[in-house]
Amino acid sequence: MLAWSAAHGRTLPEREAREPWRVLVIEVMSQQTQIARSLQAAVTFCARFPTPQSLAEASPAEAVRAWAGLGYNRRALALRAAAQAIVERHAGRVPADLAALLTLPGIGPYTARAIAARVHGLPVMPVDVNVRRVLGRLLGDADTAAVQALGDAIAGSVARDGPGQAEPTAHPGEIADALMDLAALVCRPRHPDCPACPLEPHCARARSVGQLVGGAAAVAPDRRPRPERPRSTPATPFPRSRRWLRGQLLRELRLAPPGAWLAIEGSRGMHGHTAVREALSALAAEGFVELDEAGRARLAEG
DNA sequence: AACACGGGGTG
DNA sequence: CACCCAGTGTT
Repeated sequence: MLAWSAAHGRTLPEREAREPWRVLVIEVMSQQTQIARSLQAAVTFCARFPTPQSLAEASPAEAVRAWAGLGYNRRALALRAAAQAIVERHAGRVPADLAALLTLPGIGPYTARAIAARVHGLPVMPVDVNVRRVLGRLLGDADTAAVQALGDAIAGSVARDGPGQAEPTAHPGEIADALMDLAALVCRPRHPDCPACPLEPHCARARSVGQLVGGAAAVAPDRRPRPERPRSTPATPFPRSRRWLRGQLLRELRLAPPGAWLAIEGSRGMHGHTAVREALSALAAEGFVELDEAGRARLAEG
């Protein structure tokens, strides 16, 4: 894998980040956003909030404004809460062990391991859908726990012993990057290029397909991703979804001068006055906005 | 296990 | 306009 990675792997700018807080911010952003955009956003965000403490001291409004254009705005609040936890429980420094990382708001199994491996060199594997696909195929049929266990075992093994006899050990982050590159370039969702894969001799899927067609030269594409979508109840058109309404309201509130109360009246898209009030109440309950006695709204300053 | 959560990009 | 993307938290 490492030899393949050296020859065919990608060089992505986000992999050069080493500073723990920056890595954390990039990883949280890239949970939901194309890497090019999240990288650009991380530059702006980290200039505004260069340390956990600086974000911990900021208002929800400031965090949400800095999150503009990224979507999944709850992550801005979670990241702020994580920064506060880092300040309170870890003296303002990103914790170095997996269990501590997993307690942070918005940090789940993937992100905790991404930080632990990339920043601290811990022998764990961040398993996203791409790594999940590679290791899942390798094992044949495996549940999430088995895939995670294999991933962590691989990271541990290579970090401890090196990829082979008399070879230097590798950083766990390199193994993760190598698997992600393999997932993107070779072990693709629909048309995996098994003959080009360094893991092919060990792979359960390649073996079963090879048996099926009688050779490794002809590898059939996966028929997998069933697009099966209920035709009878089509997904709600975007402009009328609740997601859209929430995004629209947050967009308006972000645009208002900081601290100013905004009277939000009338309807938005397909949503009547009542739906708008309900959405504002929900946003208030979740900590995005505050409402005054007159029902006016602003991003939460507290 | 199912659902909610948001943007931008593509065809 | 329909559809795609994909980790975390809640129910």
